[in-house]
Amino acid sequence: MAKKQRRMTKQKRVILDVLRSTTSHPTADWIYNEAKKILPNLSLGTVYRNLNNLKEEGKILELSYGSTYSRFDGNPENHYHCVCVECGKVADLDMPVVEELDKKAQEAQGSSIFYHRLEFYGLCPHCEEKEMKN
Amino acid sequence: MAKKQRRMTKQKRVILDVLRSTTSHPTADWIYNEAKKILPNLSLGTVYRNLNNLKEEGKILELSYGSTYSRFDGNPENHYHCVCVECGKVADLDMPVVEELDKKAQEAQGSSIFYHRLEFYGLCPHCEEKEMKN
DNA sequence: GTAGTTGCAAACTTTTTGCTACCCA
DNA sequence: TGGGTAGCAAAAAGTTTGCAACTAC
Repeated sequence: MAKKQRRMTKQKRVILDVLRSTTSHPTADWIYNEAKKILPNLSLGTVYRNLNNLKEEGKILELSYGSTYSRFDGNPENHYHCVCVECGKVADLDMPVVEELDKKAQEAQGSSIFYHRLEFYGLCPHCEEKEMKN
Repeated sequence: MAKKQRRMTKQKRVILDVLRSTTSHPTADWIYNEAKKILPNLSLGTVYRNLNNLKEEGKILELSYGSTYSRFDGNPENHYHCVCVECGKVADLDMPVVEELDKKAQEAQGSSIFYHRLEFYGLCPHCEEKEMKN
């Protein structure tokens, strides 16, 4: 499937500029309000559309778990997960929690770190098998 | 502030059982539908309330980024974040991406891992300072 | 007995989408 | 000029909440 063509509009330009001009990891709504100062007619739908485009183009990151709803885990122990980029399935990983990561992060940040959450993205065995056949 | 007292109702019991009987990291809606097979009068609001209770009691995990909305980052390079558990602020961490983690995860899972996302939870310098004074 | 919990429905929040006019390449 | 994009508003999807009846302790 051919990649959809993308245009650089002034809205998109402003949204990207706003996002790059801050280190605060803003929400879509915050970006909307900032960008509106420059383009008063901007609409929120346009912000969302452009954020999605920019994300697909690899120009920005979205910091979310990937879906709009929460998933729950009956195991309250900290453990790692792998999300399949093909089918979206979430699997537990049988691998020990790397405690040293907290220590390293604490040095990097200079204040207390209590724990971390780590998610891997890849293919689940089932989807990998399917890929092999193509 | 005293901890609110919690009761074990049959709804809560069933919700927890359903969640513990699967490894599929279900959504609230899936849990609702499963639990409804046992308690036909169950309502979705009750499921959400109990999931939140169970989470606060530390009996289950919620796999989400912590808020109901997405945050965006103008830096598309993979890098780590620290979320302040006091004020919710998200900061970039100046620490190299640990590539070996992908390798370890790949061994644990037995199929391809492409990348990972790592978030630390702790106190930002500002909130840590405030804590010191108490 | 009483304070926490339920079921129900309405409200809320964030995000997506349908449509027409518009404008970038 | 043609097809992706903007603005607007309505809809969707997930989650929360107010309330009266109920129930666990």
